[in-house]
Amino acid sequence: MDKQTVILSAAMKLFGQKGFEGTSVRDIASVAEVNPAMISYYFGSKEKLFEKLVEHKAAYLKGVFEELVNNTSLSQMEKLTIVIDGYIERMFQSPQFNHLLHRELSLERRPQLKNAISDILLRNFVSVRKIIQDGVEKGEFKKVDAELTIASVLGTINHMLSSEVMCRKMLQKGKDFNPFQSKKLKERIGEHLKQLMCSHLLVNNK
Amino acid sequence: MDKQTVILSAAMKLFGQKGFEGTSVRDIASVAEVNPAMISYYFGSKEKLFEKLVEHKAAYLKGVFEELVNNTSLSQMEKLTIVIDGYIERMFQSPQFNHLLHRELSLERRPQLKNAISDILLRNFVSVRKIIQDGVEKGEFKKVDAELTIASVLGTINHMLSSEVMCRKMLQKGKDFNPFQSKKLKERIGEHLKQLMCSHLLVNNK
DNA sequence: AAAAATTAATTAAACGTTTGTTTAATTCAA
DNA sequence: TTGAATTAAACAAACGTTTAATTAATTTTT
Repeated sequence: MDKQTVILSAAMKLFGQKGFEGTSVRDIASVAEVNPAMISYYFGSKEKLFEKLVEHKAAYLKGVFEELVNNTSLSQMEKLTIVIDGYIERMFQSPQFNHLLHRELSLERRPQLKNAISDILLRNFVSVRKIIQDGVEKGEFKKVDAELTIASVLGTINHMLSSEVMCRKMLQKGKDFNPFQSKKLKERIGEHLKQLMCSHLLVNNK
Repeated sequence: MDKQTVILSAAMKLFGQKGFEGTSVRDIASVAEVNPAMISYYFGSKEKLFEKLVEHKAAYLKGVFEELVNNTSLSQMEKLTIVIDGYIERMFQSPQFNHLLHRELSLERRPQLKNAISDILLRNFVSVRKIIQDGVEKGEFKKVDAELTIASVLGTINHMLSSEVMCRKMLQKGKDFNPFQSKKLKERIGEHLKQLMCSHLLVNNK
């Protein structure tokens, strides 16, 4: 792994844990085991490192649902199920990145970066909305509020996993329970969301 | 308004906008129009001011649903509707405080404060869970995952309102659209959540 | 009620750290 | 031998906090 990637990884970890302003360049350099000056040398500044980080990581989640929309061999609910599992999988794989994105969005700072982040998130959003809208048009889904339906799916996952402490307390778990390593929780969230979406969306649902 | 309250208000505004580490003591003092030294004088430190702020503001949302749980003249769905409207109302009234709480929870800093915050949030959580569980026992509700159902309600609201920029983009609104002053959006979220909960929870729902 | 004494509030300035970044020297690789 | 990589040191600026002096308010004493 080359030095720039090591720095990006360290920054990812620390920004996720302590936030951007809560993390010092020296912190990052220490975790990455490089000289603090290397961050300016490679990225120009701490803020540009942040931008590079978002850009770099965002590649993984860019347009992953795009092809799914035009798939004709799956029902709309089957597509939505894939979307749900996809979001859950991503959240469990790198929760820190999700925390970072949403935290940055909720701050009134770095509007340019906020814009970039929301554009990235929006791309998947548009795909999923198309899936729901198609379902409604085909008569497979009820006439629902597509935008808010997506907010419910994503919101549930984020709300459940935005804080380990809170998650443990909500689920009445002990200190040894680690949400992000719990396969059970992962399945539980998926199960809930699929049930929720079935009763919310399907027309022939009793 | 006495000086301490002015400082608390300024801190509330700035912590909400820029985060705790992103706000300097001098920023707060400037907005509150007091000498920076007054913050140490009154609160001891910036961090203790933060704790005081949470404690102070939390009083407003402590146990507001407690009496609702034991109300016998309302159906469980009627209670839940009140809960939903209550959460929405609170979120529209002081979104900054909600942002602040959830941002702090998602950070790995100040574990003591995180604990205090989650305890505050948990109190309402327990009330609402009781409402759902009672509904299930009475046969009014389906056998659902109570904890995750609450996460869906709160998560939807938070996800929709955690960022003005993102909200605008999701709803395809122009720059003049202010989510937090939009009565229409408020009603739309309420409408969506009630429909969502009806189809998710009610047994006799076709 | 006036004066004196005491406490509280407020200030500008300075404190020592830590911040992000730059410099200039040095090592490494091509 | 040239250019990139790496370093320790230093930079000015900003940070949270403290100090010491002054003003304002309150209480006590006359």
